[in-house]
Amino acid sequence: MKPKISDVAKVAGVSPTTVSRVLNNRGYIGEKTRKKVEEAMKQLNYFPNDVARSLFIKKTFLIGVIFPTTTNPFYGQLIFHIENIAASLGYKILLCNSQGQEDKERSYLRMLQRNQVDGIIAGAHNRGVKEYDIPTLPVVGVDRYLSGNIPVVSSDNYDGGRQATQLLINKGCENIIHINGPILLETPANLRRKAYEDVMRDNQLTPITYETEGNNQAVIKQLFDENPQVDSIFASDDLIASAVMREAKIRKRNIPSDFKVIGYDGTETTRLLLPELSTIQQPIREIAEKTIEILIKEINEEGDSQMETILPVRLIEGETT
Amino acid sequence: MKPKISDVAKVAGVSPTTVSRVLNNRGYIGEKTRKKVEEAMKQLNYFPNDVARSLFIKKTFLIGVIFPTTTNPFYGQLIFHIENIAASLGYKILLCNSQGQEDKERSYLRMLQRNQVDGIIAGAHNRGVKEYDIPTLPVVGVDRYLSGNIPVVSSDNYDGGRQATQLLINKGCENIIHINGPILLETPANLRRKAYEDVMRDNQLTPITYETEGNNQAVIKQLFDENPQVDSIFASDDLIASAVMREAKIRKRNIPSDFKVIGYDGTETTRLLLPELSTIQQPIREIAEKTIEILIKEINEEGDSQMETILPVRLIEGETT
DNA sequence: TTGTAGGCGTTATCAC
DNA sequence: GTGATAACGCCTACAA
Repeated sequence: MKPKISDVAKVAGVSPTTVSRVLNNRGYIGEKTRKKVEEAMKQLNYFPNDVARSLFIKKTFLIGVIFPTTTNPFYGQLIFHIENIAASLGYKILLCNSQGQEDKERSYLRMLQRNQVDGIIAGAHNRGVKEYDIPTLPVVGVDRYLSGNIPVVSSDNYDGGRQATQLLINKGCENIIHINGPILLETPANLRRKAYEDVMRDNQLTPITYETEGNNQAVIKQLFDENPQVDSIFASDDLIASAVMREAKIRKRNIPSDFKVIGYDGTETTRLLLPELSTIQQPIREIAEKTIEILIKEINEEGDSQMETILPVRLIEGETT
Repeated sequence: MKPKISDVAKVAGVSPTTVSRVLNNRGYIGEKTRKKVEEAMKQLNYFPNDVARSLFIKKTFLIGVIFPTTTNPFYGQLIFHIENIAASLGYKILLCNSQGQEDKERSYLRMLQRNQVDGIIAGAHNRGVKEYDIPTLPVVGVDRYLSGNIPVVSSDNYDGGRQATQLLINKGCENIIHINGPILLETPANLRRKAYEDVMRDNQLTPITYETEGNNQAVIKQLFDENPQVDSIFASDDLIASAVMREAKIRKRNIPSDFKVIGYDGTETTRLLLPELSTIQQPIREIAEKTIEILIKEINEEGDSQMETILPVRLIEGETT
């Protein structure tokens, strides 16, 4: 069986208390005793039991992280940074892939509470999960409004939408169509669309928005069929932009001379696989940093964190505009 | 404060034991009592404390998962499936991004032991981490040999390498170069290279292999400079293949007529962003399933799981060959 | 059918 | 400096 503190104590010829003291560097310990204890620990290959410790100190150093799926490069990269930064601060990540399903999200939420996580970072796409209002548990949202009193961190979606649309207009486009995922009023990402519509109207152009669940090639085909005059597309993420490019090629539209595309996210993976794509790059690392900073402040009850944090985006001009 | 079993008991007017019985559906409980208890739980918004429970039953239903980074689409997708399947079996995932650094991997290993995980799934790229030999802790490796008595799950890397090389030969290529990440003898992925070399020799062709750390455009440039006669490349992953394609375009090599490329992995993301790329697709979902199946067998001490599991790969012919 | 007592491994408190 | 004791929240004998 796994050795426990009392086993170490026995071997070292001291009391459990003393072993605990050595472990946590607390109180006064004689140098010889410390040596003895440390040797006993090594000899038994002792590891402290954090479950027992957590039970006592009522803190787990666990953070629950709920996103749709690590398969998506944006979330994959975001979660990487979250885990990485959390680890450097002594926190560990309990990973939850909600797949955008409300019921899963709810059951993850229960699971996380049962596991006594110190806090939760949530960036799933569901609306209406009221369970986030957990009085005793700090929660921070990423790119998503969860509830009135939960802080949200996001990048500047409005400015991103504005820059993307403006770029296409500057390049002479007039029939710009926006295509995005399901429109959720609760998400700041919806601001991309609002910015697009505002900029279009400001330029006496008619905004047209298509919605697609995930990567729906059919919607894109339909878009082209219904709008033969379309000369450019602002896609709400790079995956959709890629699908648009594919369809454009099928229709023998020459990019960028004849047809332009700009995406959104600018993840590492997209930059590697599709470097020619123009895109609005989100500051993923900074989002992760800020999110954790706020969460840990809440955990430590250093309150007063701002309710909404907006980080700047960056336009990357590739060869598709 | 969070309510505990005794709080529920007080409200329901019963003893803590009875509440525990209702919670776990164990032993005989009167219907009225059960109702009372359930109502008390609802009223107090009670959640069982899994930390305390884990301490008692000596089981956490936690699985530690160590991979280089969720940013990489292959690992992102693999981890998604692992988490997903684990969740359906009542297990939770503690996520660790080792970034291919031995020291991080070692410290994650310590962390996981302290947290009393029931098992570990590891697929990082390090060699020489002897700490995996933990007598009391089940470990399963993915695409990687960890130690003599740790089961490994991987796809058929030899066959994948064979198919890729053979395809290029069938298409008339003669100057095929293989390019991959750092060559680690311990990893089954190295078999891709061996297969490439075997097939080349079987066809009286000279194998040439280049190594690159991550996505090193410089190595690829060098490869082209040193081998102007190269007519095709078998890349050990799709990211590298993409970089090769980029360089080929810069050098005005026409794909596929003048120059061919085949990659490896065939993740969802790659298929979306670079659908034209020919590749060897790994059965990621199946790898996850098999890995968890074996791990849970080990956890339940139903021993006798096979030490090496090899899953079939699938050739996807795109437009780059 | 329900209740009491003890322990899971750790740490804080208070003696010595 | 070091040790005994109680408690964290839960679960399983055993008793009633």
